[in-house]
Amino acid sequence: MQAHDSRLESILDSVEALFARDGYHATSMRDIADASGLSVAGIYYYIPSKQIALAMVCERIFDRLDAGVPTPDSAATPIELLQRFVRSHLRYVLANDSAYRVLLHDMELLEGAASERVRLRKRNYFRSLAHMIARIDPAARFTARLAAGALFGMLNWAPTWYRAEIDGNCDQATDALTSLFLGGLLASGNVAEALL
Amino acid sequence: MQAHDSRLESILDSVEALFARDGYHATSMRDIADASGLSVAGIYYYIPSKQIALAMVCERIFDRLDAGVPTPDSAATPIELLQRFVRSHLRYVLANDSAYRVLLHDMELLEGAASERVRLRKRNYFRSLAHMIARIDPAARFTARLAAGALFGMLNWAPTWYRAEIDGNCDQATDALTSLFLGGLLASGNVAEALL
DNA sequence: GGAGCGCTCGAACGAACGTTCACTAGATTC
DNA sequence: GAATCTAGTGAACGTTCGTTCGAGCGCTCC
Repeated sequence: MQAHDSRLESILDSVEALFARDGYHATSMRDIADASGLSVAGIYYYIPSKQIALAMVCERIFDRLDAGVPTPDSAATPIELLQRFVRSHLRYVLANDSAYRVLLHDMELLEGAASERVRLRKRNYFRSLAHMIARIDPAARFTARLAAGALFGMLNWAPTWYRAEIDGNCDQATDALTSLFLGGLLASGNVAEALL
Repeated sequence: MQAHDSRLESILDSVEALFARDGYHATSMRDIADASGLSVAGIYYYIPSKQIALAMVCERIFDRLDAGVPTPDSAATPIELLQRFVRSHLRYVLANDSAYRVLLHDMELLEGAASERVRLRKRNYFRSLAHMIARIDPAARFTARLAAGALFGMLNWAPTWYRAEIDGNCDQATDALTSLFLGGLLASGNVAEALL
């Protein structure tokens, strides 16, 4: 039972890395078998199908993302909560390149019930950030929906350009992006609009 | 000659739509033939291979993106130039969902010389925005590199959440995102950092 | 009226795909 | 020690893949 589970986890590690590198469709069950040190048929002892392998990998990723969502405690200010969320999210996507790429490229290839389930988790994750933002912005120059979309864009795009040796370590990038976002969110309105 | 070229263009329209909807690997030459009203063999009269079809589609997309990059004229302020760039870019990615999806998902599947060429065009496009930003920010709280990455993230992520009936028309979204970005870029520093 | 050309086709190629099958060596249970 | 279960295998299934080939159109030019 325990041996079975840890073996499954290591297979999913391989699957995640292969899907990230080559994409879902360009990864064959032979590739997965080779990377896992099993025969092709042996893989099917642990995973019923390639589709379900993708579903398992996606669920794992959201398990880890959700674990980073800060729970509102009475001591923390809304801005502190946002800062924690950004730090957790950015750390994950920058440190787990495979997961980021599966999420970006392959998640939408899910079908059926698994697709619905993962899509719901994605929406909930998005909303948890939107709620934090709504609690911050007093003047509400922007809808929380738009602001959350913009912030997620800044964060999820980071892996495409970020390089630690140029842009500083992950926490420095977090601080910069958070400051850029909050500066825009809380700017008194006339600061930017007068210039347009 | 002319008939040949317009036929090729219409085939590339089909290819772009199919790659966008199903992805490069899940699109077969049979699919392309059906969508183009030709036989499979007939497609190869216009396109030497599936790989080159992808390269052609990517080049077309950058032709259109580049056409929207504003040329600096003496009358326009740096902020006006940025505004024009953002408007042009966002209009394109929101109105051309197929192109956006090919760019996001399939461009990286290019191989060989075509890959290098397209990658270079992407980098140049990124740099044209970074240069505009560098000319705006006087205090330089952020590197132009980070600011351009953040802005591109905001814009390129928009197709994943933007819906005209909720978020207003494309120009309204442009104004909101530009204002959010410029507000953060030009914020006096202590506005946001005092809160962290 | 035949030669050449631009364009299109059906048929086929070998290779790779996801999945299933019958089977086995070893451990566990009764 | 017979029966059952776990973990794994090699071989094969039918299908689809990207690509190629030879041939057949309708057209223009000599």
